[in-house]
Amino acid sequence: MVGLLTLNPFFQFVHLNFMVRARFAPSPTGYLHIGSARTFIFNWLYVRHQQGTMVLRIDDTDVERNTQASLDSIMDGLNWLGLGWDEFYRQSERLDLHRRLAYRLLDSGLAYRDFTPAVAGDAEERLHEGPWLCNPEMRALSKAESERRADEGEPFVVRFRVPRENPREVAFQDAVYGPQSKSTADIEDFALLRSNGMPTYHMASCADDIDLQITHVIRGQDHLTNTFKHILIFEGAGISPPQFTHLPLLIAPDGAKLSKRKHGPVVSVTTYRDAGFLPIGYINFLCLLGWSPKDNREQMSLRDLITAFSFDGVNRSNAVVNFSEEDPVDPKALWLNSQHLRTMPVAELLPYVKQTLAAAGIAPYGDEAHFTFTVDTIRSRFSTLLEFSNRGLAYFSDKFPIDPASLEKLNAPGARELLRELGNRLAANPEFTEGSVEAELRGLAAERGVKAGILINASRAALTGQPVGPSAFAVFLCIGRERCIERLKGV
RNA sequence: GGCGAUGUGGGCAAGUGGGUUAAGCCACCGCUCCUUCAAAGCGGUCAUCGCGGGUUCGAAUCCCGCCAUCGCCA
Repeated sequence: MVGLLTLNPFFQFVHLNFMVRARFAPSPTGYLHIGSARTFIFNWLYVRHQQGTMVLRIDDTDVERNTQASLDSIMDGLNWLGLGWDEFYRQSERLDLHRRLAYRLLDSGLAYRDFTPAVAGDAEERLHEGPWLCNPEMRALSKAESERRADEGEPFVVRFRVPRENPREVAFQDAVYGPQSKSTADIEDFALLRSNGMPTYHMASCADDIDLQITHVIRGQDHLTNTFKHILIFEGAGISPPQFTHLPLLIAPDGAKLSKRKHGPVVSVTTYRDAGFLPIGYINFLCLLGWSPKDNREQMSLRDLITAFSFDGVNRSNAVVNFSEEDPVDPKALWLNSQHLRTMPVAELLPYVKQTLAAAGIAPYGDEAHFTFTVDTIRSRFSTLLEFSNRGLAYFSDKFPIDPASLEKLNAPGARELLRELGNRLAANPEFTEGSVEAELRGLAAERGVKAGILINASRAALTGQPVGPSAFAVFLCIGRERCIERLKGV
């Protein structure tokens, strides 16, 4: 039966033969950057889609710039996203591995020692004169001479010997950007080992990718041109390179690359977390920056994303993250978050709300069922978690502020007296349902010849301190009988 | 400077082996509903598809040139 071929188990079998191993490799030099978060998410989505293995590798070989605080912050951000990973490594614990490969390349003649002393500002000047490719003198050093000077303790950098006499094209097929190629004549003899013996980014990254048997390298487009060098290393090591996929960059409204220095904390995932975002809201938003399911879907669950994700849907142009001085949050991100907040299974939302309330020092009253009912009722007009502890305060606590705009409703002629009377009547009626409350309220309004709306809106104001909110009768139930009576009588 | 890439409304983004009124979402405006505010539904504003040529009956899609922007040169 042909139909069998479309059954999932068949594909699972196929995938076992091409076990995907992808890695996310942040450097701990700051907090988790929004672009890094997206790169991680795309890696993760691809891996989960292919039922492969997600490797988290901390690229911490740059001891000068790495800090523990930064690592903590990155792990914090990653943990908040809640996606997880399968394997964990730290490059700083694998330096021998990197050096071993560098020396193997040196021994085989694919790399050489460069004893040229580093001069500050040299590189800057070079750029104006054209590309620096190599120092022919150092390239030509005999093996014996090179060994001798090294033995004498003269500092050196190990450089890759890029084919120069007979240039050739280095080519690869990028899953997003298509066929890429570059002549070795345009690639400089890049460093593998610094003069202090530390591996460079290129060396450490490739050595680890080889050792960890990474099959897919998915990273920002800012690494696209580095890839040619990496392929040279892979080839030099006798390993066939992984599949490379580059992602368009996230940029600021001014068109510049999002940078911590220039754009401040908006580039940190903690900005969204602290703004009351749900991880899925943020993830969903990030996915739609540079990727599209092509079928008009916007709000998607994690499962939807895993199923739909593919590199075919990734576009090639950089995407602007829309933010301003006044508002660090992209409006579409806010909308997406509100969609998730309002439609996800309420049981999944509860832990987030509890955490938000706890962080604000609020211990909600009532039992679990009541709490669930309240959250479910008020979330329909909230966009972020933060709103549960500010606009929604009166639903969980007896201490809440009175919004000036709600005063207007309370100050309607005769409103306060009516509210107190309503309180009396609720106290006299043991029944407390939406129906009974509505009957009492409308009955009172009719009796006094006032429009029910006056009393309805004033009630909401008295009960919640807010001029706006859910249907007033639902509000009564959220607040609870005793508290309603108390608050109405206290106006 | 060299090399690598990108350019569809304010933002995201479909559509690129030619033919559509150039989707959809966010934002913005209006209407409906109504118990306030949302939501939802409906409608609207916003695009000579970076610019200029060319091929063609016909180009966002193909060709050439230019411009702009971004990235890398550990």
